[in-house]
Amino acid sequence: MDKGGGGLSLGTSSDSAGFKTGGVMDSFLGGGLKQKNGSMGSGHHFPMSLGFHEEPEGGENRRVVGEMDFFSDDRKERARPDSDLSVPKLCVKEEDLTINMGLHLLTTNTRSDQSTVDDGLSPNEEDKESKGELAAVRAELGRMNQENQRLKGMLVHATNNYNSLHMHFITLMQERNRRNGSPQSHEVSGDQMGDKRNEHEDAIAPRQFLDLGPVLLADEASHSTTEGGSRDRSASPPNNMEVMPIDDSLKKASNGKEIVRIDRERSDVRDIRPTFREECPADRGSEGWVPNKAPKLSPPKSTSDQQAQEASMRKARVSVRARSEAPMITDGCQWRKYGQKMAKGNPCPRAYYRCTMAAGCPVRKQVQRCAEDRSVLITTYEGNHNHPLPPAAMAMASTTSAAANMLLSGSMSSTDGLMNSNFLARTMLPCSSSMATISASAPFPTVTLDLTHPPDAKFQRPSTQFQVPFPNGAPGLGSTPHTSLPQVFGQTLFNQSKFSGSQMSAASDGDQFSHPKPQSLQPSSLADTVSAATAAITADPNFTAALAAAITSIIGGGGGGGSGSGAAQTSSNNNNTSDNKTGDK
DNA sequence: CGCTTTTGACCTGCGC
DNA sequence: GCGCAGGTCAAAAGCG
Repeated sequence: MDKGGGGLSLGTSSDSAGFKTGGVMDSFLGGGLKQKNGSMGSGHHFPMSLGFHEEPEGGENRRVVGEMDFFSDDRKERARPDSDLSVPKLCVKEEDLTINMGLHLLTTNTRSDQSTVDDGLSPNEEDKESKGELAAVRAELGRMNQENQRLKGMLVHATNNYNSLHMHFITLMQERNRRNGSPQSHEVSGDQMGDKRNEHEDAIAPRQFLDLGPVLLADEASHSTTEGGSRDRSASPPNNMEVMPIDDSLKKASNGKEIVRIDRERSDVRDIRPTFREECPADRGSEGWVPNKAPKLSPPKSTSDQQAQEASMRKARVSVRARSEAPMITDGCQWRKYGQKMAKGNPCPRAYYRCTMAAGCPVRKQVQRCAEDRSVLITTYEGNHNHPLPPAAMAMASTTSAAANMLLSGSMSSTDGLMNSNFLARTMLPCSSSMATISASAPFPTVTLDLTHPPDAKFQRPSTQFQVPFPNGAPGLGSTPHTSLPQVFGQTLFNQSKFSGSQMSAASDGDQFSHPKPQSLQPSSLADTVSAATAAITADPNFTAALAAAITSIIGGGGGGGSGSGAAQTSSNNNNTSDNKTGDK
């Protein structure tokens, strides 16, 4: 297995790891992630995401077949008992979809490396067959390389769009501050601007992403390494980290808050999010999870502004509504239940979970079924992870962090916050204005992603500039004209649920997808997606993480991108758990 | 035995 | 101040 990111293994005899290539969506949010302990999430595995799986060492199955597995499937878990989170693999199950895309050629490629095969063929026939297969594999490789280049180009394009928008936003903010004469709002000093420009310049590089995944504080990073817990590629040595001012209007920088940038030469990952330093004392790793109560968290010397910001950071939430019969959606993280309560107005109990992937991780989530529709699972995330995340968990964490950051920036400047929130809502899920809402009336600023509705028809022809235009007729991409990133993400979330098959159909603009049917898979759409996955994996085994980072860099790093129209989707009835008040047990 | 879940009690914020 | 509701704690129970 090529852990170092060497790309798609074509199954040479020396590579016995069984590198599978498959659905691009498979594992974005937990695909292949085996719950190590406890029952939280185990048994309900919805591998519809962009992460990577690892094939057990010495796996025999070298098939490279398209598979989009939208539903809980314990068989896959059992088949990969040793799944690790750090090694890329996209699983594609043949029997479900019978999507081939020509990649079957790769499934038997080991033959060409075997000197003797007891298949009843004569040596000459065998040789001819092997040569033919080898040629086919080479041709396929060439095509994949082309696709790789094309994807890179698209990524550059998306990044450039983001950069230009971000710069425009900063310029507008500076201009506005100059007019208002506000000394403290979003004022960017020259040095800071220089840093930001460098950031932008760096981000133009094809593989540069503003990763909104796990937060890595400098001291925490050192802890993670000294504790021998280098769980992930993100846990780079401290000397590869660079403390720099935070992006969020750089206000926090003046307050001593810092972020960590991970040297891209090492990990291609950078984090520009605000941290939860106040929430996570330096020594929390030794004492486990630290209660997230405001009174206990108030730093003695912080200013009132800081406290307000920190409170906002704690309270910012992202609520995801998705149809699922499972008790909890699998998002790639490990959770531990610490409470359950009956909420007012909802006969279904609300469960409280906290992240257990690292000691002291402040992230929590609430899971509750919708009172109106029991099939809708409402998952509310709060906080940022302070530890490396597996690629499978990166997407959700990134998105929630990005959304939270939007809200945080909104809490600092109400007008900007509204702009950012609107931007977020429309950027993340432009397919439907009703799918992402910002709750202004809730006790906590909350973004609600409603993934229970089919996308609007207009989204079949997306027009926002934040969509990555997968080219028509691209090799391996079939005819997928526009698999936008926000759409991908929305579907990713949605397809974690058992009823998610319908949503997937929106990836294609075919008329047959106008009326999605639950649990019905559309071959062409899936083929497109799988093809995209194939191309992606060919380009870079870290494609998943990179793509997730790119999405979130667009969403969160943009910081509201100048699209502050008044089309706010504020909602006081977003089914947010914080809206409900009910009797105790 | 260690870990997780369950569940009653407790704490906090908010409205009246 | 009181009651209500949300959120969390922590002991007990369950499980492998």
